[in-house]
Amino acid sequence: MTLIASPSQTSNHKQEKILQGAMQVFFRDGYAGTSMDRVAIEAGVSKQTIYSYFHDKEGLFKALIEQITISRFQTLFDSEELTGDPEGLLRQVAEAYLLKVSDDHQYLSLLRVVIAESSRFPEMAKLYYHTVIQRGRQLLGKYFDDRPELGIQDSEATAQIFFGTLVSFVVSQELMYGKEIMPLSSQKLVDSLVYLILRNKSI
Amino acid sequence: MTLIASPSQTSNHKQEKILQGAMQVFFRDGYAGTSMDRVAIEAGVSKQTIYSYFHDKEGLFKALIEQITISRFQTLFDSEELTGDPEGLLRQVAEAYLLKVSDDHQYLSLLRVVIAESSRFPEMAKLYYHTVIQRGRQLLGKYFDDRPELGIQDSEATAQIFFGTLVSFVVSQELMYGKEIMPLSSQKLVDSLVYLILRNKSI
DNA sequence: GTCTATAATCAGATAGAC
DNA sequence: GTCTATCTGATTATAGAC
Repeated sequence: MTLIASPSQTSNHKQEKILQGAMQVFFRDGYAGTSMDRVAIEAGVSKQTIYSYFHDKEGLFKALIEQITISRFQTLFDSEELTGDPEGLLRQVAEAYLLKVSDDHQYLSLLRVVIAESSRFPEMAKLYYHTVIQRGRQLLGKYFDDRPELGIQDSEATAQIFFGTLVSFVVSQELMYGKEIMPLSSQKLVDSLVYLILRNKSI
Repeated sequence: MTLIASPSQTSNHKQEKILQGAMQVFFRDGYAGTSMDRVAIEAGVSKQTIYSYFHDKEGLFKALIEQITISRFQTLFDSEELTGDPEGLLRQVAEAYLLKVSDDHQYLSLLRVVIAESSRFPEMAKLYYHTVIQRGRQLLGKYFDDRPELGIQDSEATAQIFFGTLVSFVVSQELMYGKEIMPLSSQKLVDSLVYLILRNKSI
């Protein structure tokens, strides 16, 4: 039932304009707060054109979120396996995530909207969970499994702690304005996180 | 400008009915998805009565979120100081949080709505951050500071990791239906979390 | 104070011209 | 295919009766 926008096929110009405009409005105003009139204006097309490409508001929203979730994250973790020395790898992943994400309004908005609409659109939250959270956790878990010398008690749980720490930090600092109230150094967070996970071996 | 509902004063019956009804609807449908008609029906009063107590929809919403945030969390951490042996304390806090919260629809909805509306209502997100996140972190940070023998590198960062792990676990398992897709044992999470933080000393 | 009834506006979705 | 114009119902907020 989800009108997914023909993944990596002939890219329709009008359809892309619509999705681009829809993203602006949905990410700013949320699902219920978005009017199709505004999407039409933002996309630079008429409202009827939107309805000819997407069945209704729900269809447009689902197609948008699906497309962004999949296109942004399927390649992020997919085929590549994590390699390298533990300290360097964990630092690099954590720092790259925090650096990229803190100024990435699209990522932050997607995360906010998926959580916001998780009750009305459960499939959307499940897709995000499957595509992003579960995949990241499994990948890092596998890395831990391959290195028993690290003394990791439970690889999946530890991977969940690792990514959960990063995501919750971004949510509290960026989405909830902790940065303005009482900034917490992301460098200190990464230091402590890597320290906790690796202090058996590398320190 | 926030119409806070007279904290611990003469409790107005109609006002409480309105807030109770408003909570049902706002927590289910979000801010924009909520109609004042539905609030009136759910609260069992007329719409005009709502407008006589609260200036408008925004005022009602802000008053509601403020009241719940403050009344639920001000005493949770406030005066009491954390005490006891490290392993027992960390286990107890983590298990109590996960056990209580996983079935606590009011808590889950508040968290979801505060994140969802963080852009439209920044003051609300800041209040939540200040009242819940920052306070919890400081309290646990102080506990760590008082026990240098634990070998904690950075007490505040480690406290952030501790609570961030718990909150992100609940968000991913409950709000994003990870529980249905691939459940992750909360016991294993707590074991690994406590193990990571304390393996210098207690193991 | 509280209700019923209503005003004014805006929403999602469609019809029909070109 | 795409646009303009429009229909129908819902929404916020208010007026006025009791």
